[in-house]
Amino acid sequence: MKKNNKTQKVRTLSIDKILTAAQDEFILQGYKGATVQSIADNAGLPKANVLYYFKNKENIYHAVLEKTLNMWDEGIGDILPEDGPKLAIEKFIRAKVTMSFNNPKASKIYAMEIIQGAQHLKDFARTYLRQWVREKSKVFQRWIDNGEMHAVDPVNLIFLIWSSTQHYADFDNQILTIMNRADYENEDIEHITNFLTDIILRGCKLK
Amino acid sequence: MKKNNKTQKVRTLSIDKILTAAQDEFILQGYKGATVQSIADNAGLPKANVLYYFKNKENIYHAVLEKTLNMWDEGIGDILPEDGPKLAIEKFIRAKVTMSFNNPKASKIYAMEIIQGAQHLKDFARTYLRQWVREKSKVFQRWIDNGEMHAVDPVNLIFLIWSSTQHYADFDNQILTIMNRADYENEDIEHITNFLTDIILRGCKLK
DNA sequence: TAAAAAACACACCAAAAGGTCAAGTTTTTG
DNA sequence: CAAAAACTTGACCTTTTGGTGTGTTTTTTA
Repeated sequence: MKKNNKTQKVRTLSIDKILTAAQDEFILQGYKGATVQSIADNAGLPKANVLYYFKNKENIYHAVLEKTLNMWDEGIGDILPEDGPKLAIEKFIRAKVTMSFNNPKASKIYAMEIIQGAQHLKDFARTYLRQWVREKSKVFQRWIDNGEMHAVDPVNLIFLIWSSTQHYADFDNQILTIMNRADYENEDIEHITNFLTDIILRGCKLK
Repeated sequence: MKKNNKTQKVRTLSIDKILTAAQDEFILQGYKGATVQSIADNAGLPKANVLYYFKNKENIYHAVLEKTLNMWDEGIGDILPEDGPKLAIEKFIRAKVTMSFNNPKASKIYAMEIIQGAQHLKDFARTYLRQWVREKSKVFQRWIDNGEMHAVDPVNLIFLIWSSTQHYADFDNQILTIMNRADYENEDIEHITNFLTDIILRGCKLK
C-alpha cells in the first residue's frame, strides 16, 4: 500500500470543507433554502465538484447530520452509578454546557431537525435516544429508591438538563442580544455551569 | 355604514385560513422550503388568490411572525412585585408550560427564527425582549436584596424557565418518541408544571 | 339597478436551482 | 511509463416556483 497518498488527502480535505460550509448554510437557510452553489462557493469549490463527492444535496445533508450525531455522542458524557447522584449530575451538566458553547452549530442543526418533525432522525430517537433515556432513568431511580436522592421524575430531569443547557447554543443570538454582548467568553461556560448545577442540585435536594 | 358586510367576513376568513396553513408549512419546510402553492392548497384557495391577499411570500411570513409574537405577548404572563418570588415563579412557569402545550406551533416558528439568526426578530429582541428581561430581573434582584429569595442570577433564571418550558413545545416530537407516546394529554400540563415548579422553587430555596 | 370595488382564478413567464454530461487533467498503479 | 482510476470543471438541461396579467364573477355602493 502506498504511503504518500495525495488523492486521499485531497479527498478528505475537500469533503471536510464541503461539510463545514454545508453546516453553516443549512443552519442559516434551512434544508430547502440551502443551495449547492452557495455551499460550493463557501467551500471554495465549483458546484460540479461538490456533486462529485456527494451525489446530491440530500446526501450532503445526511453527512452533516451524521457528523452532528457523532459529536453529540462523544460530548454527551455519561451518568455512572458509581458516581452517585451529585457528581453524576454535575458532570452531566458540565459536559452539556461545554458542548453547547464549543459546538453550537451541531446543536442548532439537531434542534432544527427535531422541530421540523425529525424526518431524518426518527430512527435515532426511537432506538438510540429512547434506550439512553431509559437506562439513565433507571440509574436515577435506583438512587431515589436508595434514598440517595429526592424523588424527582428522572425522565423529566433529563429533559430539564438537556433543554436548559442546549438553550445557550440554540438561542445564542437571542441571549447575546438581550445581554447586549457580541460573543460569549470563556468565563461564561463556568458561570453557566455553576448556575445550573447550583439550582438543579438543590432542586434535587442534593445540596 | 352597512352592517351585513360579506366581503369583510370573507376577507378575514381567507386571511385566517392562509395564515394557519402558512404556519404549518413554514414549520415543516422552513421559509425557503415553503411554497405558496402548498400554502394555497392547504388553505383551500388558488395560489393567485393567496397572492391577492398577501403581495408575496415574504409578507405571508411577516404576518405569521406577527401573529406569533402577539400570542407570545399574551401568554407570557407577568412577574409582579406584589406576588412575591414564590407565587411569581409559580405563575410564570404555569403560564409558559400552558402556552407550550396549547400553542406549540407558535413556539416552533419563534425558535426556528432565532436559531437561524433572528433575521426578522433582531429589533424585537433588541428592544422589547431586552427591556422585558431587564425589568423582571430587577424585580427578582429586589427580592434577593430583601432576603426574600436566595441569590441566583435573575437573568439566567429567566432563561432557565424559558428553555425548560419551551422545550416541551419545540421538541415535542423527540419527547413523545422517547416516551413512546402518540400525543400529550391534558394531565401532562399539570404534571410538567408541578415538576418544574418543584425543582426550580427548591433551587431558589423557596420551598 | 347600474357603476365601482373587491374577490376570484386560469394561463403564463422568468429566474433559480438541482443535477447531468462530456471533455479534460492529475494521480495512482502494475 | 502506459493504462486505469480518480478528480476537476464549464456548459447545459429540466423542473420548480414566485410572481404577473388578464378576464370573469361577486359584492357593495349610491
